[in-house]
Amino acid sequence: MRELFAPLRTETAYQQVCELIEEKILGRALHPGDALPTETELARQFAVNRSTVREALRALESRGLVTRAPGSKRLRVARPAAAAVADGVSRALVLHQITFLQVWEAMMLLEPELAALAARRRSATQLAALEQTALALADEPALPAEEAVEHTVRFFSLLGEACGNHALEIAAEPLTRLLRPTLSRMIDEVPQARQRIAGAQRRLLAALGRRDAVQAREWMIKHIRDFRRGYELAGIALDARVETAAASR
Amino acid sequence: MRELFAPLRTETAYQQVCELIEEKILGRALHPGDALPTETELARQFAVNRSTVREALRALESRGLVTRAPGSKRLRVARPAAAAVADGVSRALVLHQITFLQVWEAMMLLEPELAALAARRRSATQLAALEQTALALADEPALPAEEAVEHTVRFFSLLGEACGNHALEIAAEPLTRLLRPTLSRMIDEVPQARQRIAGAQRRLLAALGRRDAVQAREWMIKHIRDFRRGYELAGIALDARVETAAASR
DNA sequence: ACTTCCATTTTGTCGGACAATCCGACCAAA
DNA sequence: TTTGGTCGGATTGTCCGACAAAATGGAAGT
Repeated sequence: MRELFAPLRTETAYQQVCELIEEKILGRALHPGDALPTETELARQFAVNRSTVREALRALESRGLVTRAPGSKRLRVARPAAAAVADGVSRALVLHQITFLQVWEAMMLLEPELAALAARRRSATQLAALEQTALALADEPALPAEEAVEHTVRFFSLLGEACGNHALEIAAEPLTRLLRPTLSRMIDEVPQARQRIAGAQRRLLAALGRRDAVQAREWMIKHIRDFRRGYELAGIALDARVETAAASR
Repeated sequence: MRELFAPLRTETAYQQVCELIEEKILGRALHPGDALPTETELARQFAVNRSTVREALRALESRGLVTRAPGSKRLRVARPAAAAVADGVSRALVLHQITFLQVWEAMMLLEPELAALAARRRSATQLAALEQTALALADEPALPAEEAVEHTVRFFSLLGEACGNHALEIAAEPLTRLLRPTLSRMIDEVPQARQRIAGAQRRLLAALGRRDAVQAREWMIKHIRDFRRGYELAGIALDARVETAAASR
């Protein structure tokens, strides 16, 4: 069954440069925060043109492996932030024509357990951050839909952080992100949505405060169920493709 | 609480080019499979230099939004393959110093439900593909560890496809990918590992064939538990950081 | 219809160039 | 000692032009 020869892949120079640097980063020869050599220096070391190095750097940048501190020139090694990774995943999901129903199903599976874990493991500061976000939503009943969505999404992100498992956090992040565009519509059309969300968050927080995993799970289930009901009330088709903010711009 | 000024962000030319093209893709103005204009043409339209366009293209390429067909020059619009996305996620997880235990916890949460869904939704061809992969592992008791790992990982990937939910598929894919390096060691050190894996796969397949979601879930739970036991037997520390293949090269 | 061959296009890489701006150091004033 | 100003060098972003290798498209031949 196995062929004599595998298709040989000739790598272009910028791909090699990219991979070599990536290996150094993943192999921890370069630590997050370290400054990369300058482009000219890299060009010298690899014995290629600076343009070639730049192309490699743009690829690495796009993977979140190197970033530049805001208002700085030099590139530094970074560990991809959850947000950056989530961007990539949600782009993919959009192009794969994910429906809201699929996102919902995945959230229904992940978030309750994630909430249960968070109940056990959350730190005091994480709880405080969650409370602050929830308050921002609950205190202002007339918040513009966009901002209400931001707070809702942020609540999920913080919960992800609090669950103490980066793998789960990063798996869950893209899902809430995909809710953003449609959630905004839903909140606009369903008057009671804000209160329902705020209410669920309050109960969830109470459970998290008591480190009550069972109740946290329960309330998250109800919370997620509510989303679906909200969508149905708003007349948003559940099998409609989710979009990104970028695409609707 | 809010500051008067937000940090202003000036976008460089290549970032703008990158974003503009990305928007067209995500907004479905460009469909997967479509050929992108040539670099010179893009440079003309954006009124920038070709080098600038190239940097943008490298970024898009790295995001999996455009790829080049093997042995072809022209870039085509693509939807990021699950594998490409998973690469990004697993890179991130490695740099976030994920432990095997966290990966295991996440898998324990996702995979059983994923198996249950697959039992309900798998197509005949998907089942056949799964069976083929399982056979490849079961038939050759003396397979090199590397290949046994490939088959094991592939089995999970196929199961992801079969679950009928791209969101879950893409969430689960990076996890199994992270098993690869250590799994290889485990299979080498624990003689009965191959049989345990093959056995679990066989039972799982039987359940999938009968569309028995409950049994599928059960066997998957046992399967995942087995992994942990295997690691313990092999003396691999559960809180050791997972690595990538690239990093260990 | 199927190959074969050639001219054209396109990409990958190179060299060099220049303005903008970031960095660090040095110095002056409060 | 801290704050603010100035200055030169280093680095990046962008441009221009060039060329070999490879892919593409089409014409020509069978």
